[in-house]
Order: sequence, then structure tokens, then C-alpha cells
Amino acid sequence: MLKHQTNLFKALSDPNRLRIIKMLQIKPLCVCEITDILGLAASTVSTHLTILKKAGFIEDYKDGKWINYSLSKNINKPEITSLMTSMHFILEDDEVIKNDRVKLGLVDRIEICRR
Amino acid sequence: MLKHQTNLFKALSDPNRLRIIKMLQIKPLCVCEITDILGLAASTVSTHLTILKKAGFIEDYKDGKWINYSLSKNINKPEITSLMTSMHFILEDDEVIKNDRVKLGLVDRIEICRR
DNA sequence: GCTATATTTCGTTAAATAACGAAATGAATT
DNA sequence: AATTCATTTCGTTATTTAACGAAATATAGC
Repeated sequence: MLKHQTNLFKALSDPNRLRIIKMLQIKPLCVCEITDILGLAASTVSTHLTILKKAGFIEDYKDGKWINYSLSKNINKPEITSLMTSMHFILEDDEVIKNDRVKLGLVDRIEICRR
Repeated sequence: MLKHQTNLFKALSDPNRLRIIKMLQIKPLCVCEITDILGLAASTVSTHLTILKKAGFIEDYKDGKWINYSLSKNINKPEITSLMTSMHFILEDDEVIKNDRVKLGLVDRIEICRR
């Protein structure tokens, strides 16, 4: 009951998924970059990305040997649009989010994936 | 980490809590009225209300021997305000929500509490 | 067609969550 | 102050969720 709508909010109920959304507000990223910044296992990040994608918040596209994730366009889904607008006003001043965005400027996907 | 912000979304991640919010958009209600419409135990509803209250979405006030719950004013909390604005655009056409609102017009708290 | 490597899927485990009934609390009215 | 009854708190149970590593999949580049 109300499965679709609760899934929207469940997708945003995890700190790591909020961090992912706030990073993708800056620019598209591949899984290994997100994994590096969050400090989680790749499989865990993959699961988080799947949850955000199924809810409609993000989408992916190929970029050479990487898969980039970006915020979804979703012009025609009012719930997504209105929640994503809210997301622009939420967490902007949070230290964790600010720090993630600093790291974002420093990550080099070629470096990361060699570890 | 990001406890406060994830709690906002967790509060909205449960179908019964969404139903409560959408009912309170119509008018303030006491616990026994909400319990009757949702068909849950009073203790369960009480817990849901506590979660919504702690997150800042609703508030309560005394009304004779009842405690009424209503949507929170929270003029000065931008996250709450923006999410509550989103809530006005979410679930408006849902059958469960529409049906709850029909029941809302029929409940009589004095009747309910005598059962 | 191999090899390297980016990502996903699977199986498992620990922690969080929603539900209930019973007991406790608190406040209005007799 | 005793009673009534609306609400909350507590203890328990079943379900869901987030995390991991290992194995599977997919694809780019030789």
C-alpha cells in the first residue's frame, strides 16, 4: 500500500544516499568515485545507486569503461521534481556534505580504480 | 551522521504516517479518530505520531479529554516547509488517501472511544 | 579471443523498524 | 479523592534494511 510513494522517501532515508544525491548535484560521477568518497564497499554503493535509480532520482549512462550516474531529468514526474527542489534547500550547510564536495574536486577515477 | 535530515525522510517513509499527514491536511484529529481510520492499535498510532512530531511535521494540543494532533506551523524551518509543500502535491489522487478523507467526515470521537 | 577492470548480483549477518497487547500515566468529571 | 477513559510506555516478535566479501557479468583495449 502506497508502495511507490513510500519508496520515494525511503530512498532519501539513508545518510549515504543523501550524500550521493548532494554530490550528483555538483556533477555526474562513476561508481568508483562515489565509493572512494563514501568509504564503502563497491557492492554497497551499487545497491544504494539501484535504490535511487528505481525511485526515479538518478539515471546512468556509459562513459568509456565507466558508468556515470547523474540526477534524473524526470521533467514529467511532479513528485520527483518537487522533492528534488526540496533537496536543493536541504543539507546545503552540512559539514559532511561540504567536505564530500571538496573531495569531489580532487578525485581522479583513473587513480582510484588502480588500488 | 546526518541524523536529523534522514529522520525527516524516515518519518515520511511509512504508508500509515503518510496517511496521517494527508488526513491532518484536512483538519486536526485526536489519536482515537486516527486509530479508527487506520485500523491499527492505539499504541502503534501513538508511536507513529511521536515519530512525526519529533521530526517536526506535526504538533499536539489539549482539547478536553482528547489530545489533538495538527500539522506543525514551523514557519522558521525551511526543510519542513519545503517538504510539507511537496506533500501537497503528493498522493492527492491516491484512492487510499481519498477514502481516508471520506471516513474523516464520518468519524465521531465520542462514538469511537466507547467501543 | 584474452586480459584487465568497472560494476552488479548473491548469500550472509547485524541492526533498525513496525506491529501488538498489557501495563502505566495523566487529566477531566463525578 | 476516586473513577473513567484517552494516550503513552514497555517488552516482544516478525520483517526489513545496510553492510560486507566473493563470485558473476560486462566491456574496453590490446
